[in-house]
Amino acid sequence: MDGFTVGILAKETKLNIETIRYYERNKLLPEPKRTQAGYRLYTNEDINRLHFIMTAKRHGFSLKEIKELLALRVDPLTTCEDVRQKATEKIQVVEEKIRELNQIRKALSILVAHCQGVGPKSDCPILDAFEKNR
Amino acid sequence: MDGFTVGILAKETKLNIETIRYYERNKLLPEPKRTQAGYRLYTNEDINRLHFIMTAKRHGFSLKEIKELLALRVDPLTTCEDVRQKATEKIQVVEEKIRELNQIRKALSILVAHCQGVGPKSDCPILDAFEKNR
DNA sequence: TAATACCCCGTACTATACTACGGAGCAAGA
DNA sequence: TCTTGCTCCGTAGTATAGTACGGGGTATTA
Repeated sequence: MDGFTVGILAKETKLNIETIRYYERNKLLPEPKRTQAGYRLYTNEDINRLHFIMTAKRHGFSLKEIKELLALRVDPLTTCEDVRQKATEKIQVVEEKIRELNQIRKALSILVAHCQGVGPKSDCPILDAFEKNR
Repeated sequence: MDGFTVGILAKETKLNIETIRYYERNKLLPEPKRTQAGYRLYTNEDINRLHFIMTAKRHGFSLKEIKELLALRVDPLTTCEDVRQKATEKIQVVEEKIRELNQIRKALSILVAHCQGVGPKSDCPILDAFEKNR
């Protein structure tokens, strides 16, 4: 009713308990409420936050960068213009990532197309996707 | 005419020389030809390969995974069907990454849109993108 | 009211991916 | 030819991101 323990959070997110504590120490998770005995109490908000962290990590963002992304909301001292500015920067980064991934996908598709027949493959177009745009 | 040294390669790719040697030790780069004196001699092929590695790294692929991607071409024992199979798997991974990045971009766009006015921001939709698809 | 399972904390260990160091040989221009 | 700069190699050190441990308290259930 008023939150759940770190064990539940760990199960829910499939993260190690130690990892959750590590994120807290490193300010990726806010310090949670505690029971009288000192047990941490988490909410669904924390689950979302951890999912966000995991997703961003899969895309090659470092924890430091993820902290920046998350900071786009929590600091009450930053102005709207600040947030707009930083968010716009991040959009550039994300869009560049999408462009690159599309190239990788294209290269892989060509690879698959070239390998429709049976027998040993000839050569691989996977590197070609990056020959032009250096 | 027949290749260039590791220093040139490092300058070309903006990588540390030690990093290039590290990649060679870890089989991400093939062992290059050598001069009589033992100096490594690289080709444009190696530049492409390093660009591929750097790009994949930016997308959160580990060196081990990158090695797998690169192995889609170099092993002459794998059959075409093998390659097709593995490449198709990788396409799934890449497409999932693209989907997730689009969600992040969308969330950031909403953030920017919400911050058109002046004054302190209200709340942040950046986490919302991941509330539904858990 | 035990026993089992969970949580607390600080500290130490590990894996991955570099990055630096240092002594020696090689190469090119002054 | 000498000096400066590059390269060689093995080994050691660093940053990041966890992961494990262990001694202790707390909660649950048999």
